[in-house]
Amino acid sequence: MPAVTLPDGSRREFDHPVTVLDVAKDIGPGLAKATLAGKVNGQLVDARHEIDDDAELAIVTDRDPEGVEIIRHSTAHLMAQAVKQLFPDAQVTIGPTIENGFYYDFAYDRGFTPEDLAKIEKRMKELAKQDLPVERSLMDRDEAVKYFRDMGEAYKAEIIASIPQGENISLYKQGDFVDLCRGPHIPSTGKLKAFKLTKVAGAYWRGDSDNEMLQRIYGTAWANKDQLKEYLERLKEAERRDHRKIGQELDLFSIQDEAGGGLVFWHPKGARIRREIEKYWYDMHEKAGYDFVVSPHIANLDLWKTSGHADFYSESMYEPMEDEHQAFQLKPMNCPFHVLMYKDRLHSYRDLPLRWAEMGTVYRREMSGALHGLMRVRGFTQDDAHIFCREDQIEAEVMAVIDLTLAVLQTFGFEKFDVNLSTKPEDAVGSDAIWEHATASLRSAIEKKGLEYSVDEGGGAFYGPKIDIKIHDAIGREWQCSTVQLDFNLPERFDMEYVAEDNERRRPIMIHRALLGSVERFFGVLIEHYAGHFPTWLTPVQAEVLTITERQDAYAEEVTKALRDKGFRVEADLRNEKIGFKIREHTLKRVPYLLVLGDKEMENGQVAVRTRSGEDLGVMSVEDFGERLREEVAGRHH
RNA sequence: GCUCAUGUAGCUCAGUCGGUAGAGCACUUCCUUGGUAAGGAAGAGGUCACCGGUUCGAAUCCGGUCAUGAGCUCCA
Repeated sequence: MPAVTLPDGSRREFDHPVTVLDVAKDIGPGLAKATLAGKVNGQLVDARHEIDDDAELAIVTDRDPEGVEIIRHSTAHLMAQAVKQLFPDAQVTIGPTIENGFYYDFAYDRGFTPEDLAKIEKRMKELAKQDLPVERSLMDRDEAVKYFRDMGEAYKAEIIASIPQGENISLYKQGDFVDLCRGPHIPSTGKLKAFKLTKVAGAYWRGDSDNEMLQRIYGTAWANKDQLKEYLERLKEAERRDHRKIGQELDLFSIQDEAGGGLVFWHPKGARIRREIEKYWYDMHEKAGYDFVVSPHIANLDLWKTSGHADFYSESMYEPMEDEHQAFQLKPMNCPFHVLMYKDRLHSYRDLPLRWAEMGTVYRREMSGALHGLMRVRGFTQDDAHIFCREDQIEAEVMAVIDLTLAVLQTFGFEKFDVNLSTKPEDAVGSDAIWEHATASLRSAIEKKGLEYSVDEGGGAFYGPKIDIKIHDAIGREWQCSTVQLDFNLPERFDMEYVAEDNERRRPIMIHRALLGSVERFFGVLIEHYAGHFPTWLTPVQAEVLTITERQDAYAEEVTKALRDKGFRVEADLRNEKIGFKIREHTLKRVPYLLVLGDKEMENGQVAVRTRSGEDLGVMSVEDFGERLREEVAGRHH
């Protein structure tokens, strides 16, 4: 007879087999009502799962992450049921949960429209209200194949047919709808109270672009309506911060149809921000012991054959151009150039490490459908650097790269990082010994920095292990910008060497690293992170001088010049407009400081300072304001 | 590249049944000189993405191309 141990260590004994729900009822009616599923000896099961032996049991409710997962999965089923009722010809395929929600793919001869979605959602709500019990049953595999095939569900039958013969298949039934599913599911559809269908899209059967296109419906589902509301609010906030929208409003950049997709035009205001980013970047690299190099944009195709890119990277490279019987390749990467410069002369072990950095603009072929604002483009500038070092220097160099990376990212207001170490994949170049040593060096570097990290076993590139650092932006989204990659391949291919202490020739280790990744993409992330409210050190216009009448024009020019002479980015708005209008306009342009000049200020040689958040800082002398700006900018406050 | 949607003034968008195009903001000029988030008037501005087809007639219907968006795929 089962004795059930609960997470708090308490035991309950029963003289007959009990279901998860029975145990919940035994504890209390409130819990019974909240029960979605159970976790028996660590295994997720349905609420009606029967326990007939001693077991550890945790009741799963919508307060558990697993409970929300189950809600999402069950909502996918609810949607499939609604779709089958409304569109009997649609065939069901798969419907997994994803972050924040779920999707379900249907085979249907046309796409679903937003009106269809509204209808489906309405039917889902009706079905949820009916509180249909969700019942699990088992069926032999072959029987299940036949069952679904007879129903006209060819895709489901195909999925089941790929399950080994002889296994039992679990089916879930709610009302008139039966679906193949591993489960577990909620006990009845009434538990689904907070969901919304969000979008439709095409998706390939089994994710293979050679297969037929299915109709995918995305939805989101939550434990309760408040969470749903909060999530939808987050989506709206992301939309408000969209860098494409803010980029246009603030006149920062554009992408021109006539020039082609994925090619970025930096307008004066955007270019000012970029210059500030770059100035800071050069400054930090100089302090960290880097040298700067500059390489060309095209090079003989043979170089890319030597590097191997012409072979394994050709899909991302533009076609070479011919000239005087030579083929030239537009560069998709900077690394081979730095290698050539290294090889230009013989290096001693005393020279190493060499740290060569370059803001290198590269061009890569991207499928038109993959382009996205500044985040995914065809031409971009990598804040690239290559470190050539000895094997015994790897750890110290990587630690220094991590320090530099975190310092730079923190300056831009990123506080939370996810570090990931990727190890040797199946197909790789280089000996096991060097992989082991290098991976251990990376691991040790991360650990000595006291960073938490995850490991992606086999996730490294074929040429070496790597560390990726993800940042969390102001609304909690993750972006991967920084990467540190070891490379055993290029030094080999280019036969790079240095002369060691014992006068032997040795192969240097090459470390690729980028902190921002792509300047374009990083700029896009920054726009969204700050929602366009760039900190004063970065912002294109730090202060706008606003006159109340034209009597102050000369004084305004004087104030503007005085601040510009101190190195600040200041502009004057002398237009024949009312002060309220000017304030509105420059506030919307997110200028940090508005300097209002009327007769009073002019007489006393002062400025009246208002911030973009609407705060009135009162009147002060031009010198005092300049000092305030200087401090804020020098500290790169965010 | 694939599926679906979209493409009209610098921007945001309307445009009925196929009958040759409209609003607000921005821009120019004039009036107004106004003290902390939109003062008023007038004017200018469009090869309706591009190419082709149907039609007496196309922003509108059809086909293609390009671009953008969402997703898929890809992402050293």
